[in-house]
Amino acid sequence: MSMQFPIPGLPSVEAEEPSQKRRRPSRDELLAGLNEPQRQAVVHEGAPLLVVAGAGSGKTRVLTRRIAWLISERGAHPGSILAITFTNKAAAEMRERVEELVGGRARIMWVSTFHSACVRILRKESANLGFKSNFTIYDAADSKRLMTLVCRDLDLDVKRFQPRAILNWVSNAKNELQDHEEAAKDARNTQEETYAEAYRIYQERLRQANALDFDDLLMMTVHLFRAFPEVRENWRRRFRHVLVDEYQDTNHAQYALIHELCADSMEELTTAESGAERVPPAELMVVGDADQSIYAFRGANIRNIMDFEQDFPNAETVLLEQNYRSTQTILTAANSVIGHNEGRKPKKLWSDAGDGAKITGYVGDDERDEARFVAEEIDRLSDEGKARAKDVAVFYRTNAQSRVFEEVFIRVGMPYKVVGGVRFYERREVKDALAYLRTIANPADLVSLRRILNVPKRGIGERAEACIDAYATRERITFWEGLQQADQAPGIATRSLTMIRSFVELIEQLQSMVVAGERVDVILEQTLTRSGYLKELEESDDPQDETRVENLAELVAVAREFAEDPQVGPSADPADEPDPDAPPPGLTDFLERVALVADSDQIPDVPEGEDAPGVVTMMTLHTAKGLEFPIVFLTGLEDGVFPHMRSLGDKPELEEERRLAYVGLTRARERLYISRAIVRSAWGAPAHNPASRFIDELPVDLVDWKRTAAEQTSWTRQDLGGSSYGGGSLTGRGRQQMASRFSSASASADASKKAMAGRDVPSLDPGDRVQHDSFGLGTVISVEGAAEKAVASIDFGSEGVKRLLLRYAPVEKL
DNA sequence: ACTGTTATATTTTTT
DNA sequence: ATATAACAGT
Repeated sequence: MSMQFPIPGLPSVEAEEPSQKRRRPSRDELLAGLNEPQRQAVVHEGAPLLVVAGAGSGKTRVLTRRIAWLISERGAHPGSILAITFTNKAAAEMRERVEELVGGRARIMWVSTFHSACVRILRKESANLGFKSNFTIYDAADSKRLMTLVCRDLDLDVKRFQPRAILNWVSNAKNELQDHEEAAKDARNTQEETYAEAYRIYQERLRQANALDFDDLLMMTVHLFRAFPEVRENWRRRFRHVLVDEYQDTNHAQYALIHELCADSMEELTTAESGAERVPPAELMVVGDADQSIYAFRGANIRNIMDFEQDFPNAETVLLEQNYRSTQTILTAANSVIGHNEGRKPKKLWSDAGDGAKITGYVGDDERDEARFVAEEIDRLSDEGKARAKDVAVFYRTNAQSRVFEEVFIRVGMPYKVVGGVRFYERREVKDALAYLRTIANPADLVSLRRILNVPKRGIGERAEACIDAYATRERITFWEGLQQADQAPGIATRSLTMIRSFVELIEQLQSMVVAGERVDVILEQTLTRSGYLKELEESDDPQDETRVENLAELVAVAREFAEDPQVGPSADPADEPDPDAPPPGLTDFLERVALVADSDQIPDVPEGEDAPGVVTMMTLHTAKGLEFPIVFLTGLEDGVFPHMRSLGDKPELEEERRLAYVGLTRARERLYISRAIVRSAWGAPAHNPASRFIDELPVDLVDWKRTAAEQTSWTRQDLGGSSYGGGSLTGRGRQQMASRFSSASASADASKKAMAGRDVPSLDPGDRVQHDSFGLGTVISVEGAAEKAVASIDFGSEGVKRLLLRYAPVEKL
């Protein structure tokens, strides 16, 4: 089959890869080992296709084979393929697998996350939108910092207007593709009007900084396509085949993007006058599983997958129900849990792998005991030759839960690796270093510039900063330009001026290295040395700073790797023809790469077939999506932990938690463990948690309980001596915790409040009138939970109904 | 301008 | 319990 349209701007495949073999796999090879629905999905032509892919049903295989099929059998140009994955790692893997099938020409496909794809498009089209192509990408922390500045500008009461909350609101608006004006129109009360105003200023500041936040990447791209039909037509002409993985986790902006590229919309009929030839829609295939939608909290809309057939008329659906991953026992358990969600399309995952082992359950005294059980069990499995450390994953609901496991694993010498959590790129020293690089690449980037202005301390204090700020605002120039002309600014001390001059000179020198085409790693090293940043850390006697130096060395290593081979790695784009305006694969590309890494991108590749036992992998359930392990420990199965407390009162949220449980359960191939703790300390205070409702949703006969609640230590006074507590080697801290646990578990609610929280948690009943520091007068509607976990729904009249955690909320009973 | 103290929020989940 | 922010003191 030949291409219907010429594709402008695509490099010639042959010219690009003279040395690469142009592999041409046989049809049989491409279809080998596929079941019937899988085969259908691979060879499908024409209408939009939805592949409903249950957990472990081989969807990655379908995606890669289909891409190979498109190239090899249907003559599609690799450059005309756009495949969207959820993480960069998944993208790299997919590219690699397709390459194995059809050879190096596959490298010029676009396989990336939504965000990376948008960045690439925006870098090319930035002129249309009025910013420079070297724009900086702000992560959550940067955005928060900027929003904090905005709040200060607006003189907002930070108690009532928390930057986080505003940012959430703005993020939602952006996901719905609303700019600040539309968002302002939709504002329903004065608070939201203020939010919209903050949105306006925030956006203005972003523009001044030549920066975009995560949500902008998506929204701007859609706006670009809508505002410039001819630009959109160009991209439509380029991408003839679009494939989207994890479609159930797309938000409205992502949906709209796909729609712009792939839908044969009515609007299109009327754009004929633009002169552009109408481009027929690209062939679209989306893959997903509504039961694995777990990102509603960041705007994902499960409706996108449920309504696919309505959104894309003529769409066809293929169901993949055979599971190739897990034992039937595991699947039955997962099916049983997810079956408790309402309004889902029934799906019956099955496996012919046999029943396998029963699920093992364990109820620990506390989270430490639970962790000890996990460690011992892994030890036992490896002694018996049933598994190695690298076959095992430990999942939990929140990052904070990793701590106990780390402590226990360190003590018993179990090697492990935590994925996510305090991410490498979020560590202070790494962020500082990156802020330097970002300032060098884009000195308009205010957040980065201010971050490093006086780090390390160089005598440019608050006062000097304020003077420059005032001067820059007055002269309508950027803060950086203000620094460059510091001698013009009134009110600056001579001493500060000298310091500013040398800072400006430092940055300018480093910039000249970029212009000279110096390598990223060299620039980074020079930055750290010349700024004195490294020296300060090395001379410090804080033991933490030693690790910081190591982390920076690690960052330099990452940069070196990138400089030597920018092709490998998530956001490399070999399809891009060299752009004469932009510096060679350099600073901007490097910064983009590190800005868009996902947690799961950090998972180390396990060399297959190696004898080494490797390490146990620990991560949150969210990070676990898309992965699989022979042995899985699903921990912290307690109401309030998992399902998370904040979801308990809300059905849709609870159903999302249940989907999360489904995701967790279906990661296991052979053996599944579930565990919980009777008592768990959070926020320094112990809490007595009931079993997770998800445990009750498992078929009883599938779980073999190694230890149950009935076998727990009974909490009587003499037990506090510690004799029942394992080795009896309690630390002073442990003793204290036990003492307070006692009071939490058996003392009256009133006494326990005072004893552990040291703060009055008002005991409220429905109907009570209360006073809140910022919401004013309210009436209690309902109260859930007790003591320090009590959550009350309170009607504040014009302020709306709020759900407040009484332990923190500044409410007073009247 | 810097340092050390104390008060306060922080914990869902993430591109 | 820990991390950051605000504050006061040198």
